[in-house]
Amino acid sequence: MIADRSVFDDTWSPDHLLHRDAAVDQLSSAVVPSRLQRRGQDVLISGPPGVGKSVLARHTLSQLADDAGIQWTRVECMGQTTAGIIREVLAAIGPRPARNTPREDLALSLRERVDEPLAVVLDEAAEVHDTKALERLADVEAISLVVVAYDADDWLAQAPRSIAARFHGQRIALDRYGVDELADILEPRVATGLERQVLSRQQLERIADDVAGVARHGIYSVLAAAELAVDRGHYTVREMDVDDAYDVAREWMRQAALDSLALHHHVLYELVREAGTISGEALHRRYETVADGVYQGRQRQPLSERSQRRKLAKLVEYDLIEREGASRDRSYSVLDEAVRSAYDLGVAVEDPDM
DNA sequence: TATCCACCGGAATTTATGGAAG
DNA sequence: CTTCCATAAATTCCGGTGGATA
Repeated sequence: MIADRSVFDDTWSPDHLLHRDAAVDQLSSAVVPSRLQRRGQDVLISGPPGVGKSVLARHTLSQLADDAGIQWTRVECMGQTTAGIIREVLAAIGPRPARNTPREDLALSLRERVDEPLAVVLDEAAEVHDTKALERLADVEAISLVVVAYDADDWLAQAPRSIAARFHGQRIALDRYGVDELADILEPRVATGLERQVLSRQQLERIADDVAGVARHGIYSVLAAAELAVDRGHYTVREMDVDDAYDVAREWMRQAALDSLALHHHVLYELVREAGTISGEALHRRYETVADGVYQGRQRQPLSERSQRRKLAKLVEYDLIEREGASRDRSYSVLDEAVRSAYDLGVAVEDPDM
């Protein structure tokens, strides 16, 4: 049933981006420097999660790299520091700079070494505002910026005025796909990733509708439906397989997020999951009691309460747990009980009355 | 209602780690 | 090898906040 799983990866992109022609054209003509300019124009790509902002940038720029020799690189800004972002850009055009190179030296060598036009894609760029990276990159004459953010106005409002002005007239707003559009996008993946005819066009349209035009969720749901069908011994994907696919797909997305985090996050996540819903206060107490056992024989040491709250904030940001109330009213709960830590933490309650 | 107390999260500070220079 | 100094992670400090208590 499943012929090629890689087709469903985030990094896979088809030969031609469907229903994004206008966006591809606009981005292409902006990024290519004209004869008079030292760099391409800056572009701001905005839109809700899962509609293909990053895919648009990656697809268009790698095509321009092939066709027009455009130099480009992409930087994931989430959780990055100023130095981290600049170091990524430097690594893309030459040797990776030493980890302890001073911030200012990094900015300096960036100005020296980028001597031909370079397009820098800043992904998840909301986070870039916590740093000075934007100013440093904007300082380099040959660098043009392709910013990927959720809300264009919000992002521009937080950017320094001189930099916001550079995006004037160069904005691409992507919206959720329509049902037909998203079904069109799923179709080639079914054609190459699955064996023939196991999923009908009607089923694709139904999936497209149910995921409300969010491409990533739709793509994972197709794979999940096929997997469920295999498990259940079906020869083709049935309605019941599709019914159950959405939750599985969402679970995969969350599981991947949890897997990418460190031990501390896993300990806290498991404590919340085991409790169902737990107050901030009780969570700190539980952590205190289990900490000795859990960290026994591991590299890491238990965290202070403040640091625990930092890790919890990260778990919320990653859509793994939910946080309600302020101050002493605070409570936490997990969003999907089926998502579990791969660590063997032995965090389970010994005393059910607690 | 007034007051108290413990949690929350921002900011400042300390600690851990590792590459480079002497 | 030792010293120096950079970043990132963790801790300390503290004013703000809201439930609990009288």
